[in-house]
Amino acid sequence: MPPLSIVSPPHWKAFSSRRRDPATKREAVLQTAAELFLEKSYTRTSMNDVAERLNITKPALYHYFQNKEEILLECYRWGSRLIGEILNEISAHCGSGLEKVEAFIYAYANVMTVNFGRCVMRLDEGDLSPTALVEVRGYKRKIDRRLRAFVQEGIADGSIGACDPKLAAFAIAGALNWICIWYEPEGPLSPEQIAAQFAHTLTQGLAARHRRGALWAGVRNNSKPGGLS
Amino acid sequence: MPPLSIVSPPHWKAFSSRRRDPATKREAVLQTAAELFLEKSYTRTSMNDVAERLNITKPALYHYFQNKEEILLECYRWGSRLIGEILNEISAHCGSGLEKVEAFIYAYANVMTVNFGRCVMRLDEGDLSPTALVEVRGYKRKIDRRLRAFVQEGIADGSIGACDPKLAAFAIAGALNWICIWYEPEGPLSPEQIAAQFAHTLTQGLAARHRRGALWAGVRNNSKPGGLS
DNA sequence: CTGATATCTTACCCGCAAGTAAGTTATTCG
DNA sequence: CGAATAACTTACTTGCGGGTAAGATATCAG
Repeated sequence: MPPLSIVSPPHWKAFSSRRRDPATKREAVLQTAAELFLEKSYTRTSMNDVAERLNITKPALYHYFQNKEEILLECYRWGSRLIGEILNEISAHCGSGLEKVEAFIYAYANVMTVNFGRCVMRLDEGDLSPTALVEVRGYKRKIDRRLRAFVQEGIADGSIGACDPKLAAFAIAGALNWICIWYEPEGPLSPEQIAAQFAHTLTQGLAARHRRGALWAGVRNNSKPGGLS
Repeated sequence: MPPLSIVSPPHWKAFSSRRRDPATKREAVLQTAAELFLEKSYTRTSMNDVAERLNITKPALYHYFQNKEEILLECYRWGSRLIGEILNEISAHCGSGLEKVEAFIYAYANVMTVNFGRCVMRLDEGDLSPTALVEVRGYKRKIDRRLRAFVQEGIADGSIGACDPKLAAFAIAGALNWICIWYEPEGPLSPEQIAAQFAHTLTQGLAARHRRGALWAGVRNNSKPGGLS
């Protein structure tokens, strides 16, 4: 069940009538704002820009949000919730640490191609006020910690080779977060393609697997690569 | 021989005398600007901020640069040159495709911890004028293409497993570029630590592996971490 | 139908930062 | 030394964008 908003009608229609429906209008503002923030960045997006795309005037926006930053913060919250849900599902349904990491890569790569997901990692933290920054940093740290925990789990159960979990998590997160920089919805690469190869490359590495006999075979672990793809 | 600027005296001393020395003064401006751009972002850095840190006044800056954007563009140029040199060395001195990729990861991770290197990937392209954007995009595309060529080379010579070189390059570049987001010069992780594990994780993958022959035994020795830090 | 209220607009204020004009001070070279 | 000019400052203009005041208009409950 995808959240309703993703299937919802074009947001600018929300303001075609003056009917009293604050909830959907507020969300319409949020959606258009997120779009613009991703197109032009938060700073270069003026409140006028947002209003214009919704066919209303700037002051009208202040009926739904106290100020510009509240819109930004709400984008972060929405996106963080998305990512959090992904992590929950994986924690519940997956097996070995490596499988969890792989499932995470796959799911996360997909979120990075969706509005609010992209916001979390693409928008500039520096635009936040100190208190809001603390909140957002909290969300991000939580995500990082949970990913890191998957890696540690994998090291413990033998599915992942010895390494510094912190750095491993950074490498994975980096490759994934960068998606939201270069990804274009109309481009040649589908989210699924990206997700699939990333899941494979990051877990298995670039190096060709050689048919050479395994010195340590059976000694150390018996994990099966290729849990999902 | 590392570039002089990196070892040069604190840039604010350049303006302590009014002696006529445009070259070093111009570079001092560039260095401080780069620092500030990385600390606060380009947009949030005012010309006054730059001037203040150099103990001069804003209009003085306009003796060395036509406008704010020219400073930004120069940062991009400087950083791109650094990265280009790395790529040249690797092209010249390394063996298999995989070795080149690994050497690249190692060297590039180091550049991402250095002022001008960070600028190239951390600063926001959106702050550039259309013509400048074209130029910078050119630099970036060139870097991407050369990395991609290494990967293709590796696939051809059998050192890298079958995959889409474009996506592989994106994954590597993402992990590396993200460094300049989270890296803190005073933090617990040294550039070398980061570089070393990234080179290993990205080429060999996370998954625990049965030990093979010494494919990568000598690689770290002939990649050259010198000349950067 | 009618007042009460939510919704939205027009017109404005204010502060900030890029950039400039014009004058002042130091350096350098003949 | 003493012009010529580079280097720098003070004081200003300009435009833009966030936010608000106050009024106009539509919606809804009774």
